[in-house]
Amino acid sequence: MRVSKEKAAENRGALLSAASRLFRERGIDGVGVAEVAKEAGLTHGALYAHFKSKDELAAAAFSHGFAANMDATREWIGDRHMSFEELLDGYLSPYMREKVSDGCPMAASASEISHHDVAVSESFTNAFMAWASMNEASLEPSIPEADRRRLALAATAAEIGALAIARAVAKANPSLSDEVLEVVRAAFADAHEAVKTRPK
Amino acid sequence: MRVSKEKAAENRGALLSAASRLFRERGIDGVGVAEVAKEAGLTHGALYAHFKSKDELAAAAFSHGFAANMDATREWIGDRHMSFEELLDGYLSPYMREKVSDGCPMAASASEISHHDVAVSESFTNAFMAWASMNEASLEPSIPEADRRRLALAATAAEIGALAIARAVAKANPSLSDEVLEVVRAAFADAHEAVKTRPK
DNA sequence: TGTACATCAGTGAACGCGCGTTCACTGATGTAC
DNA sequence: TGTACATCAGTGAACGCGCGTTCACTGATGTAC
Repeated sequence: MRVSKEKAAENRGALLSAASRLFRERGIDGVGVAEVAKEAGLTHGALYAHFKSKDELAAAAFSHGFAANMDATREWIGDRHMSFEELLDGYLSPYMREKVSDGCPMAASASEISHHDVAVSESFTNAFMAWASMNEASLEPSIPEADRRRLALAATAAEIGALAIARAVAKANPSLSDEVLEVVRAAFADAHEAVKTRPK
Repeated sequence: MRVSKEKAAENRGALLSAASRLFRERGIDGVGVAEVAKEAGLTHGALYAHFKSKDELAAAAFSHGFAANMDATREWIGDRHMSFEELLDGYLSPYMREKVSDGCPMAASASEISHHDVAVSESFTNAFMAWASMNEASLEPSIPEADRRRLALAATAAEIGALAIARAVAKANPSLSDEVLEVVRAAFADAHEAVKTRPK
């Protein structure tokens, strides 16, 4: 039966939260629409009143999960100034590696994205650019704009990729997993230092 | 009916080749065992004479695909000395991004690995360490051993992750995809330079 | 070297189940008068 | 403000199909004598 607009919006939110969490934990192809709907307290038919297809749900859930991460990060930062190195430390940490169900959706899904609709790739790309902008803003302002952009893009791609890889090796070799996080962090801290002191 | 040992080994190879290719193209969860067997010219039942489960097949197919990539890389290198920068250029290229079905299995599957058996994580980890060793061997020999190891691990994680991300954004923003490859390449070329010239 | 037979890779039906998507239907909501 | 009715979120059965895995059976292979 029909429900109020408020209730419908709430149900849509519940679908996005459930999908976002489950897709990060087990992958988009690893979770069925029925399980997502059940987790949100609905039947699978209701899902199709909100989303045209599973891929459209996946795209929306990706953006939903990323927005929540972005908000949490901004809240964590608060009014402080956060250096590039502090952001790197926060992201490339065992804590973030363990934080899958509500962690970074980019690290959780990077290599699955290309198997899905372009809408999913668009959600990923928007998230990537937003994260890169945040990294860029944390770099020393004395660095030329073009260098800041390049370093921020490289650091963003490397940190997301390294987190995915740290998870991939974690079961088989936990200490290698720790080491991957640490050396990528160090490499970009060094790169920041090098570009800061580079002769103009 | 029973087949000769040679034929059985050949069939096993065909299963591994088919699985390796299909899993890279569409993900492990995106391909069924029946399709793998059919592609290898067998029925799905035969697959279970060679592998205990789909995850055991996935682990073996990963190693198989990586070994083929490693052989191709060694052949490409030949007798030349290949510098760290040349290896980076070769890996972080649009060509490698497009080369999915017989490309690097680590970049193709990084974020799915943790959803599967520890055997799959072991295959990934072995491949990662082998690739890191190759990168390490390409670094300037004057660099202290500990620094070489750290830089090689960071570069390996970053390049695999960056290739996965370049694929994830390619449909939505091809020029960003190119830029990601280029800036990660440049960041590690710079890092190599910095560590070479670093005061002892 | 020839014969008897155990082995086992491969077949194909069957298992129970889940997949994404559609659709006729329900009934409370929201709107038009 | 009250009434009539169109809207549409949600239900649950059904669609056709694929999933991973098991198993009784086949028959050529490989081995023991």
